Amino acid sequence: MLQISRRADYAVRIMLELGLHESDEPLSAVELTAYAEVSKAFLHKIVGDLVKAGLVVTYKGPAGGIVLAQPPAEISMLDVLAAVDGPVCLNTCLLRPNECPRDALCPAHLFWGRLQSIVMGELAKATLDKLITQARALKEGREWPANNVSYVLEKSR
Amino acid sequence: MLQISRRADYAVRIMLELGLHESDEPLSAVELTAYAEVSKAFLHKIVGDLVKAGLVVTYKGPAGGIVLAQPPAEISMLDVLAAVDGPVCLNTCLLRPNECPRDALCPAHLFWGRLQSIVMGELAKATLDKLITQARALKEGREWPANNVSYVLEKSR
DNA sequence: CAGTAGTTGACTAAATCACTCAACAAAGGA
DNA sequence: TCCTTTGTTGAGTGATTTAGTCAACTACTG
Repeated sequence: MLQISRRADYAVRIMLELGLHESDEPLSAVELTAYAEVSKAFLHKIVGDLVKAGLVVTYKGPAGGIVLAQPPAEISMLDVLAAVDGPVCLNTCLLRPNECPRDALCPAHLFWGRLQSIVMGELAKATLDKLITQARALKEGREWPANNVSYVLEKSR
Repeated sequence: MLQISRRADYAVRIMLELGLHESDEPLSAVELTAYAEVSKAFLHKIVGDLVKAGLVVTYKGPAGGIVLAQPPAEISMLDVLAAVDGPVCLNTCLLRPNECPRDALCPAHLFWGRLQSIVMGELAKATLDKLITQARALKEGREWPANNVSYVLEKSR
């Protein structure tokens, strides 16, 4: 169905909440589970992936918790997705360049490649600081241009 | 991993080959399997979906086979994907508007929605006749601008 | 050293995917 | 009317993935 995984959804929520967290103290997993609506055990799985990707750091012991490892402006949704979902790869034939025997002769191949570069570009442009700004605006009740975007599921014919 | 299904890949190949088929006679499933590199039984499954979606029509009996049901200019990759893979829905919370309780308050939701509309737009723009033109150009050995697009999988840091 | 908090590996139930198989239905020619 | 050719369909299957859970563990702090 061309869908991101639940892990990726949770990961974005987690990163966003960490970015919105003002204090210098780490945010505990317990607080995060409440916001992200995910079980503690599963949250730790996801956080583990984010740690491996260098997106967050964690502290053990009392007053421990989770903190962003980089400034929000340097973290993109592409990083987050790659950390928990693996690389964006619209079609198996795009996994490695020149691996598919059809390759350059296959117009479908070219199409998937082009679409993939567009998706990856959008994901890379979407940095955490932009989402944070947007989140703050939403909280204050301000309108946001992106609100007007319509994503139609059924085809209009 | 954010990937289309094998079915969708095959479906695009099938549609493309049908579009490239010059004659008015239907193309038989046997010929299609050779091109799309898919078993006859599985091909029929996929063709069945395409028939239901009104994208192709089939004829039984000797000299039977498969034909496009619409002019290539009116068939987009979005149609093909929807026929075999179901709707494009990047995140479960986008399945139906206003169903997700987080909805307008959730900046992640807005982000996924925006990305989805971009993806769907690109899929809708990619009509079969464009792919056919491109395929003919590739066969003739002409260069095609889209060839130069790079889709990077690893993040360059 | 007791309590808090994150870490890890093993496990699992359910779903999905990518098919196959086999019986069937329709069309057309001899 | 058969017979052959071709498409149709539903049931089934093995492999893989997903979305978790559980429990034992490690590390830090006071």
